[in-house]
Amino acid sequence: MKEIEKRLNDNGVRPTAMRILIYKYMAEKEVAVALTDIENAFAKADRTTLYRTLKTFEEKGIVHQIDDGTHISKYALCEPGCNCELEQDLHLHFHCNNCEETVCLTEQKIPHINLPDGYIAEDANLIVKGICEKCSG
Amino acid sequence: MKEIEKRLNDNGVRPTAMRILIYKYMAEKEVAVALTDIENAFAKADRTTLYRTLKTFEEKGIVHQIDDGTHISKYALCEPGCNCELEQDLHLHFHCNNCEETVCLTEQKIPHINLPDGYIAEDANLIVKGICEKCSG
DNA sequence: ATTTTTGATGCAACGGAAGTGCATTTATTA
DNA sequence: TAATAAATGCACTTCCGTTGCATCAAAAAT
Repeated sequence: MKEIEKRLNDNGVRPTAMRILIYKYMAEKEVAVALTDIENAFAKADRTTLYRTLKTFEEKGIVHQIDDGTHISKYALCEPGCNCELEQDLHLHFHCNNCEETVCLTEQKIPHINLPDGYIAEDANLIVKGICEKCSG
Repeated sequence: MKEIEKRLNDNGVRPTAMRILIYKYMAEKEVAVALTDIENAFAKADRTTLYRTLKTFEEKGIVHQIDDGTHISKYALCEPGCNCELEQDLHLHFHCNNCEETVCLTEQKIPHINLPDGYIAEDANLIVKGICEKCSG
């Protein structure tokens, strides 16, 4: 509990009750979550608050946004020391076509790609779709 | 003109006037287009028709859908002989952070990725963001 | 300790994009 | 030409993301 408060403080985010709850929720889920998921989990809270919490977390490097091809933004906690902006830190995301869940595969980095002349890469996003470990087993 | 009709026929799509126009439009654009783009280009036509045309084209393998991280579906014509479903045919897409345009880099294939045990890949989507050839030159 | 200021939360509403049901028109083929 | 199937158009719905403004709680300054 205190670690969460510390993590938020360290990243310049005031550790309010709601924020701690959301952080905790995401830490327990282990899969990327959409705003809707959080909404369902905290039905009493206002959508805007949850929305802005995610945005704040994202800005402050606590979570990173994931675009898994569903056209719904997902978010996952950054690993300690994760620098989502840096190219060498870009890991891939896996979206299960069966359970529809998306996970970070933090060990699998996006390989370097040679682009044609004139193209300058700043960011990359690789999402692999298929059957996840839980569903294939 | 006749080639377009043939292409549509070969893929089991009746070559109506509207469909030929849309195909032509996409062929000329050279960048991936959103439904909105087509809407603006053919203001007289109904959105639903355009929407369903894209869906039909996609089903019949005439275009492939691209998810460039903007949360807006883009579409691009398949190269002749493109098999979007097949893993070895997956090329990457480049999204320019400056002009906001998305292009197919059909020569750059998505490299094979080793996934952790239990994960089965069926599809992949790599989108690289940065500055495109036109904007960097 | 009280005021001032800043930041967090809640409410209401908007906008864009995707999608659907049904009626109507156009094209195919019987 | 009549019957059938496919394409188009209209109206509407839903879902998600987003913003403006009021209110409430917390931190800083006096």
